[in-house]
Amino acid sequence: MGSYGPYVSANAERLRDPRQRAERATRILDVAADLLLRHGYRRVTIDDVAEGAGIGKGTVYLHWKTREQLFGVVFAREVLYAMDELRQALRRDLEACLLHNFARVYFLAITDRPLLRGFLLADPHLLGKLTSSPDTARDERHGSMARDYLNLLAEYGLLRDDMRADEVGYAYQATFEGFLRAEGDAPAGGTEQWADLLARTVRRAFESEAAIPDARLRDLAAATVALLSGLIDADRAESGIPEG
Amino acid sequence: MGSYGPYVSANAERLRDPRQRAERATRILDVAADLLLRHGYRRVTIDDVAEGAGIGKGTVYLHWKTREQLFGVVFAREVLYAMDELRQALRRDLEACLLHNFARVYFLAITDRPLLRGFLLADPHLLGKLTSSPDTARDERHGSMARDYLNLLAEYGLLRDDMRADEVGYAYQATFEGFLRAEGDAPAGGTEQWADLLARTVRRAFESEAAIPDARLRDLAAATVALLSGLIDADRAESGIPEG
DNA sequence: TTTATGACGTAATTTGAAAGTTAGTCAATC
DNA sequence: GATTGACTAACTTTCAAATTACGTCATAAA
Repeated sequence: MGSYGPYVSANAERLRDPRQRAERATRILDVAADLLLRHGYRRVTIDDVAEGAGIGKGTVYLHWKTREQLFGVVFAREVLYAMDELRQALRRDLEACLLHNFARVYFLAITDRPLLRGFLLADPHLLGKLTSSPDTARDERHGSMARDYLNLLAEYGLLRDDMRADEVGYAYQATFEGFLRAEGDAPAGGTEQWADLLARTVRRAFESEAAIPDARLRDLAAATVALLSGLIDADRAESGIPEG
Repeated sequence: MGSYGPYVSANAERLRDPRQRAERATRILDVAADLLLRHGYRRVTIDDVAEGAGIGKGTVYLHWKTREQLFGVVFAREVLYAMDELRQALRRDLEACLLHNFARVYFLAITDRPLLRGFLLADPHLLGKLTSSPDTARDERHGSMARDYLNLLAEYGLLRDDMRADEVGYAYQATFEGFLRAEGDAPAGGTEQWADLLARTVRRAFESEAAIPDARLRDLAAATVALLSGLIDADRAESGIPEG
């Protein structure tokens, strides 16, 4: 079924202190992420995670139904971190909502996170079976958000007008993933420069040259943040992750 | 060591009819390609290939030193086919030497060849260990040809002037491979349309809007064909493949 | 009474040895 | 001189025993 919902037992519902519970969940996820990164999907056992978190194994199962779901949430949280970073950038700098800046920031947010990079590049060492069990509901949401965002850009006249918004979407994604894959064995010059090259490519390939007035930009940035926040909240709710 | 040179035994040198020899090599490669496509790298044995070609197993080893080299040449030949198709297009249509048309034609030449697609996407089912044993000499040649071609485009004023030629090269390659990867689970509409989207993306992202006079275009096309022919000949020589 | 645990049953994985294949060779054949 | 296929060593597959790890749940702790 592919949904990484939090396992809330009949008992857990009546937990006295939800805050402690959330803290423990976070600790478990932290340990799992660390072990996952250091040893890879196959070599990390639930016993390892429990020991690392200083709790009994049964306690882990009070939070998630299966090992796979636990690890699924680890990755879901990485995605949330990246999206949160993106949102912060959008709040800091209005121009971050322009597609090429969006691409640059998101690209760096991903490459800065080894687990996430492995996840998106479908590294079987880090991913295990998660590769083959995508979360359809989440994918749907993310696709929908991407469409909404691009339509927004189109409405603001910021996309080239000889390509439909959905075409830009597909082409943008292919380009983005191409750069992501190439980053590993990239040319000299750091990731920063590679992200910059991506940004310049995206700008020329998909954006119009129209200038946008400050007021409109502010509206657009706000709308983009709203869109992103909706997605973040939905993902958080689905995976039961409390904090960023 | 990664060079798929033809194995020419002391005996083979003195073969009476080199033409028959070449024909047999081609037949072996044809059979190998067919089996490779139908059964995958792991399931194809040299005995299968020999039987399919109607010869003894030892005869296969008169042509190539190892199984891996034989299969390496199968893929090398696929690349040659694609490059030859590209060259034909360049001869047919002068404008094919513009980067975006170049991309479109080459893209389709690749996606039309399942073995080649599998090769470039590093499909382990079709590739086996070949994935990890790249032919350094050939890679070098291809990289060099790519640089030469882009420098040529730059000299003719056909590349955007706010990106260095080598940057265009890296970005172009990342984009191209991104589209190639995405083609598998692409949106509705055939491969043709996907190639067209790639072409439009490449055009906007990397090309200048300068028009080029017919005479100059002819020169450029000729130079491009020359470049490509040099590469084709070098590859042919290295892998000992006789015909297209 | 609610929460946490780790021993336990079962299912999956690993191991290792034996059986089966196959790559590459070369003495025999054409 | 050119070709072959029986041959050997190396690799792969098989299969059962041994080990490991998941997920449960009776029990302990709070």
